[in-house]
Amino acid sequence: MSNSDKSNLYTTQFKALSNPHRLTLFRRLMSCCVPGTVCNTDEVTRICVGDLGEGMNIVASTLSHHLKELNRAGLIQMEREGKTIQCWVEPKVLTELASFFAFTESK
Amino acid sequence: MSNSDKSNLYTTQFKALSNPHRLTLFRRLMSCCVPGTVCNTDEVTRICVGDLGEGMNIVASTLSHHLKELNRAGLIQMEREGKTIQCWVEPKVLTELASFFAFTESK
DNA sequence: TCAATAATTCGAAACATGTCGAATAGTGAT
DNA sequence: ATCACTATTCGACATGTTTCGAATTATTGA
Repeated sequence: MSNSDKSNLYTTQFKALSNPHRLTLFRRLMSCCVPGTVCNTDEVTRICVGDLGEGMNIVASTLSHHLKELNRAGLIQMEREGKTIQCWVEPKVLTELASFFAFTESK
Repeated sequence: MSNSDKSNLYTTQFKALSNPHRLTLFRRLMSCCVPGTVCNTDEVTRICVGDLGEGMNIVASTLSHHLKELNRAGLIQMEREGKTIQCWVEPKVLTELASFFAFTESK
């Protein structure tokens, strides 16, 4: 992956997290992590679309749109499971984003 | 700081980093870090506004607007030094953003 | 096959953002 | 005081984003 591709990915990911509703959704899915540790690969939280939007004041189509954005940005995964669609965060996504702020990379 | 204030700060900061020009500016200022380590507090890179925009295809007023956004988001500091205005990144900003992705926080 | 549930797609309206050029303001030197 | 240099503010325009409701698709069970 070229440097400009990496930059594009970061801007896309940060844009996805720049909306309050999307940040809320992402944080709900991030809760697979034990405080003070890196995410446990073996126990990733999976939540279906409907449950994810629970208590958020948005209609289904808006929720769907936001999850699609998070997915397009590579921040969350989505997979149909019977009648529902399950969502989760791959731990690698978190470690890579953390490393963006921790290390110098070429400009 | 309340949880919703923290969320607002994060969305503001991610929004600031979601623009390609602003991400480029931020990364130029991030280069105070030694690869594989946390930023060195004693040697923060300071670059003036004009030099920061060097080689980016934007006019001065646009550059100024973007730096103001980064500053409003708390991502960069700005200080007049004679005829120029110097910009830099406080290392604490980087460690706090890295920790967002490394740890679980309350939803 | 039909109905119920879960979720997506589409189009439209309101709102926010990125960009520029022109005008303005601060600083230091002549 | 005036000039050159550095940077910001302002207004305008084009482009993107957020949101909703209505229509559509996918899946399962009766």
